[in-house]
Amino acid sequence: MAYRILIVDDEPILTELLSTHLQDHGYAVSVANSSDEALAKLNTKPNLILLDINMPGMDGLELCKVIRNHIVCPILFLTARITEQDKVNGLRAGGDDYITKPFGLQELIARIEAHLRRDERHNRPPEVVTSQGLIINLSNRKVFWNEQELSFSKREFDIIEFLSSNPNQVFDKERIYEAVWGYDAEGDSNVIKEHIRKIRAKLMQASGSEYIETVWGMGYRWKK
Amino acid sequence: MAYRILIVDDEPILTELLSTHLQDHGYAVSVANSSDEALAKLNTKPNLILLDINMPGMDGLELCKVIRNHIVCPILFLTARITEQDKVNGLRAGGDDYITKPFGLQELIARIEAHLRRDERHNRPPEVVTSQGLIINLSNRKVFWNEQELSFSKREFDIIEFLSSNPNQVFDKERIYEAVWGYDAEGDSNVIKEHIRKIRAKLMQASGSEYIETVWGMGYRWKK
DNA sequence: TTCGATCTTGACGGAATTTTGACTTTCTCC
DNA sequence: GGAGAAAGTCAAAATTCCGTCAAGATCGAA
Repeated sequence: MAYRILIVDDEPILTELLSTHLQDHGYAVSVANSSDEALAKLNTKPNLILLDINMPGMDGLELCKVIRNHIVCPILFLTARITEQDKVNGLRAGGDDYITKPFGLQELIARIEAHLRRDERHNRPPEVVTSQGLIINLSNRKVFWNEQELSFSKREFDIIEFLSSNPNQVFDKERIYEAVWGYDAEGDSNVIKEHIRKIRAKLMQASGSEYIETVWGMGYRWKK
Repeated sequence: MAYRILIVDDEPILTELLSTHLQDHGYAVSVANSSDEALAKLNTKPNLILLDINMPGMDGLELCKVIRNHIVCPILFLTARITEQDKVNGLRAGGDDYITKPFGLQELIARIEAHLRRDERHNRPPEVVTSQGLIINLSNRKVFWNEQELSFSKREFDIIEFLSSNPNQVFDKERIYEAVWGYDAEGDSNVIKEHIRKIRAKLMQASGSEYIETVWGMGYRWKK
């Protein structure tokens, strides 16, 4: 499943550029052009946040402290400032790294990857999801119904992973698309319908029960 | 077997001195006079790294972060800087200790020994991996199927070592490339396919069974 | 330097997966 | 009950990924 990155910067040109570039590298990107917007988008549960320090209203440092109260993930500051004092302030506020503008996109990707990996090591998400006799092992990507192993393709498993890790929550197709593919669906999102169908068929065949529920007009929900 | 220590410093006089001194104390020493050289020498799997912070190009802190993505071993910074901020940076980069220049050679040896001891206790990797009749000896890099010794090239063994040390986990080609070659693959990572093919052929010929499983779209997994 | 082994590259075919588009069914709201 | 939107189904096309081979590059020992 693609990592989700939240970009917070009041400079639309920059966010647009970054967004495109990160998407090209397979990340799912959300953009917030203000602190308020950023807070609103925290519910997308980003795996990493890129945060501009200089913003009108609540600035990046302030925002960083607030974010730290809500979720745990690496926060990288984007900044033109480079003084020692700024770094200290940033670290105090709870930031994990500094990237000074202008920066190379290569470097940015490298840092992001390093942090995501480190985060992965320290902050391991639950490895196994169980659900009425079904065992979904996220680390080796295997699914069992009792003794029997069920086989899913990459996309199928990605969808299962996403939904089953957030049980009882409804996600619309766009959100699923974003989480699994790493970017927004363009036109018709029939793809998801099709994958859901395959998943359901396999699960039904093995277990005889429905795990994915359709919430009409809203999306899908993993029943637990 | 002697402990291997990697010294990274752009000051030849210093590295020469240290090298001699450490060798006198029974250590196997490699020297790198630049960050690039250091990365190249990671495959010697040092048991401990002495790292200068001030270097041209990628500095010690940066290098430390990179190293941390590849191997686990104590990293001691050699530095003239002593500010609090530097310590924070160093520790955050993944360093284990600081030694400020100028330092006494006695003190250096003492610290090295302390860290090696600690490392030994906590973090001793298994020397031998066994897997359905197959014996993989990581310390002398030999592989046996029952009585018969199988021969693998360096790259081949490196891949076997990495995968078999993390059984049942799926690694994509990039991750394998990074673990074995020590840096990112640039373009096509066909190399891995080819090596995997060779490995499989040898293992299959000797044992008649598959050890490396392909997870379509995801990578490879060592079956255990 | 030469030779052999190892490592790397590029191309290709086939297999598995993913996506598409047309169509049917189901649901909601009037 | 009917229109329209949303979801489900199916088969076929498009794409991606893997395994394989052959040949060129590189490395290391003699």
